[in-house]
Amino acid sequence: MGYRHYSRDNLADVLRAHGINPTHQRIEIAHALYSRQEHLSADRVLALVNERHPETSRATVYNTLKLFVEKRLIREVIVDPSRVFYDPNTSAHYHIYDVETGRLTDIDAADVRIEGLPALPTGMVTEGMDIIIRVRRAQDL
Amino acid sequence: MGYRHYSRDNLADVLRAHGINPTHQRIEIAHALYSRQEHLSADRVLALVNERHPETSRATVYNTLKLFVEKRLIREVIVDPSRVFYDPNTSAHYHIYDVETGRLTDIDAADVRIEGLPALPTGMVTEGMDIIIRVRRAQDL
DNA sequence: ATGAGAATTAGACACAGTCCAATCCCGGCG
DNA sequence: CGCCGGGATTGGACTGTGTCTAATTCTCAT
Repeated sequence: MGYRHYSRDNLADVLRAHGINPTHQRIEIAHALYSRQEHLSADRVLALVNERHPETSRATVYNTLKLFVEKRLIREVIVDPSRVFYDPNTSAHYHIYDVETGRLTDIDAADVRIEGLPALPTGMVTEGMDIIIRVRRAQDL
Repeated sequence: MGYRHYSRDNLADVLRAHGINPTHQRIEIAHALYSRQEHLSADRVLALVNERHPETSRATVYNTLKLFVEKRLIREVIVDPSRVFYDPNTSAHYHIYDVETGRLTDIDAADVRIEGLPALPTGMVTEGMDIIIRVRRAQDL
């Protein structure tokens, strides 16, 4: 959390802090997500990681992303039926989704106030809340 | 909107009112969605429609669901990375999603008040807003 | 009846994501 | 220092949703 610059050393510490064994591949995957603060698809992560020397397998990327989500290192963003995005920003926030370009933008949750949500059925707990505002360029019907 | 009971005749009128040519298949698909007021996946719609006599093709089900969404007869609900749900309820509302069972429940939007959302970038218009509350049974874990 | 355009169809295809058995790697221990 | 065991990684086959296409069928106005 306190890191400004995500060197691979720092990232190893971050992984350990989340109870994750920091392997080469995991560090590279974390690096892909944290160094550019973007929303990436699994496919894109795979491509970015493999721009560097070693070939990392698709299975590992998927395994690792799932592990990171489980350990709350990143978040899944489900807005596009064709692929999941992964978001290195784990602080409370929502999203604006451009349905034409596929671009995702963050909305800080601190600014947003929501009232009147019903109580959850008993025995249920909230895992999380997603708000997605779908937008498009005006005027093109 | 004024229909209590969704007979196939009524549905033909509903389709026409939305500028959709009411074919047999389209009426059956509309019936599947409207008769049971549930959130159905395309696959489930296909199965339901084919419980009746004629075999309706997968392509038609997908084409038709897309058409219905375009014509605002139904809504897409994107909560599960593996498949899209279709929702015959087009009035403003949000969703509770049980991540374990996959069950979707409606939240009436009339009761919910949201403040502090940022202005949209200029030239952009809202297509729609989704709110999804992900829940699970307590105490496991 | 007929012909044009719309709707439907089967089946091939695309693609994200999963699964699995074999291999690799690494840290601990003798 | 070398061995061992279990976790991590790998390639490749596989699955399931959804798309595409070319051919056929339907509809309906003339």
